[in-house]
Amino acid sequence: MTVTVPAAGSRALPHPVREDIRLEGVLHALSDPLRLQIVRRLAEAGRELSCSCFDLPVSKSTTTHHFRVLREAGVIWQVYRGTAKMNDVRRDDLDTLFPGLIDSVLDAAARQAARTATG
Amino acid sequence: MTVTVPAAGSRALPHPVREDIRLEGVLHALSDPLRLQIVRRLAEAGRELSCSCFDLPVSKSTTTHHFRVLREAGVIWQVYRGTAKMNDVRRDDLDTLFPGLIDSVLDAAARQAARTATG
DNA sequence: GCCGTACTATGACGACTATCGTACTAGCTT
DNA sequence: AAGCTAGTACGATAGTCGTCATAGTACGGC
Repeated sequence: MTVTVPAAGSRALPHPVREDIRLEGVLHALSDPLRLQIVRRLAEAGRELSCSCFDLPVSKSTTTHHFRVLREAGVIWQVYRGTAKMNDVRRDDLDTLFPGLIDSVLDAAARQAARTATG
Repeated sequence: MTVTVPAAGSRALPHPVREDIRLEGVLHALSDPLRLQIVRRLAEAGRELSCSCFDLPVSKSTTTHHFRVLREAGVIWQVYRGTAKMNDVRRDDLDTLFPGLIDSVLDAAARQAARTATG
């Protein structure tokens, strides 16, 4: 798979280029409750968030794992800023490839959360 | 999990009731290439199709397995008609729970297929 | 009743997944 | 330089998943 080339000396991370993002991979990445929750919070924030500001009920290494799955599926973009690793939803790429998909999933997740809370 | 009760003497199959359909389960069910293909053909047909009219590149038991995953996730409805087992997308339930989701996924799948074919 | 068609159930197998703990690295702060 | 913070790499483990083959069940037609 083609990936972006890390600049020499930096700590850039490998991401799939837009054309290599697969629908099946995106759906699989979003089918895990924890990862769906991560993407929801990221989308809600509308800006970069560090891994550490998510208080997930799993260990640090498991957290790292889930963020990597999301990055490798093309759902999020990750970049180092000092010791922190910032995360952002790949809105432009995803909306170009699959118009409306992310919005539908986020809306569905919000509805389900509301349903669970009130029901 | 609550399921529909098979009528006595029939061969009705257990389906989750609408309220028990989980977004994560739906996304997971759709994240397999074969299952996504099944749902696409079913949606395209717009009517019930038997399992046997899908010519999937896997064995019969694997085919059965994939249809069951789709049914248990709440994506399709299955009913026996004689020896045939008919399948249909659970449009009403899915569109009520997650408006626009299935359409977005189907549209995304169609775009990806077109991209792959021409690219 | 017997046969064919359509699908299931069971058990197996290899691959992948989610999880963890421990040990480690990179960068900031003092 | 020393220490703290954020995150990684590695190995282990238990569980799930996709696949198959074999043997079996349910229904319709002859």
